[in-house]
Amino acid sequence: MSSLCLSSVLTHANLTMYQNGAPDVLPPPPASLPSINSLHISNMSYTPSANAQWYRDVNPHCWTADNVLKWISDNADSISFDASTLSLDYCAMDGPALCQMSRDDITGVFGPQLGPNLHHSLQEHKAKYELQSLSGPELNETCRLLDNFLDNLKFPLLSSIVIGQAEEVIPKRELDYGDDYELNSLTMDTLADAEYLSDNLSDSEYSSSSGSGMFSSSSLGSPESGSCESDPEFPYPLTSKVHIKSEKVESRLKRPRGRPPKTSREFSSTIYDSPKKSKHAPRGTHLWEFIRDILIHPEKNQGLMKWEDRREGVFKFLKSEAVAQMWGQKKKNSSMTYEKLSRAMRYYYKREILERVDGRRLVYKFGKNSSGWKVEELGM
DNA sequence: TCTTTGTTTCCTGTTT
DNA sequence: TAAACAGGAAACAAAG
Repeated sequence: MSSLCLSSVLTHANLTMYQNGAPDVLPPPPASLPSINSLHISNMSYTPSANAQWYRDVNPHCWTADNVLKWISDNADSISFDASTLSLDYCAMDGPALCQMSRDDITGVFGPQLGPNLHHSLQEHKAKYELQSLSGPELNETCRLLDNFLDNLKFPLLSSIVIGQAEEVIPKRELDYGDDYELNSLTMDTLADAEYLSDNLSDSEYSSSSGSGMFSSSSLGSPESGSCESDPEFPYPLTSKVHIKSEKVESRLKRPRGRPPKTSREFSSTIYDSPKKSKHAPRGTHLWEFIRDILIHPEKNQGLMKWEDRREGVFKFLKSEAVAQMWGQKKKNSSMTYEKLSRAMRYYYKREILERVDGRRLVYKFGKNSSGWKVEELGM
């Protein structure tokens, strides 16, 4: 069977699931499973929404063989692994069987290249469901926010973010975010992964990968950059920079100053894309608060930002584009960049929420009209 | 419904 | 030379 056939089978399964709501267990796979030689699936037939990894919404223990197959193919795709070397026999297992396998088992079956990747991914899915069974809706919302953020990045390693793993669920601080984000239970090693990745990707690799979400396995490196300097920021696929760049090349037409008005199409798509958007955004969703909250959870921000002078409120962006992407994710704006974020930051100077720090790149200081970051305030 | 506020987007120019 | 900074201008959307 061709890869297109397998792809269409999976697409059909996706559509069925989305039309009927997401059942915990999908119908059993068709009697004649495709040859694993065709496992290298093209994602071309998926629309972005249909391409969503729906098995993420199902506990791995409940995965069917079909689910497992799709999961394997997605992971293989994500690292450009040639699945033709695999035997279908190994992929015809269901979730419970898969969950029984150790890391060594998986590596033994799927090889040193794909195996660890699969094991890592499986652990995430398992952890996610274990976590969800232990925590309340707030954390689930955080999981979704981060999941969405990472999904949108389309970096394979980013999907390995570990939420709440090995972390106690810290009681909410006195800070009243009234919001849908909370950094308490997040670890972000993977953001560092992405940064590391970007350092190893040329522009062409980047642009080609942004479409398919594929990377050569050689690009997957250790996240231990160790560097605390921000330096080469990684270009996120969804960031509009690439688009802007090509636009500049294509046409040198001068645009009018200011923000372009939304077209009717943009307007309607905004409405339909975010049906849950509440009319009244909760308080505590300001950019400076978002930044502050990253900073006051140093054990969680994993190198996104750091304090330069904790007492004085001086801080530095280490992974500026990553922070901007997180901010964009929070505001449901996939085209957020550090450039835009920093413009908003500069508006805080006038209001004395931030103070200028001259001569130092990516360094800002909280001003007298900011709050909630001081050691005394936090009772540290 | 109007106004205000807090961004967001895009731009040009400057500094590092 | 590129990245970051600075700030004007205009648009947008939530909140009051």
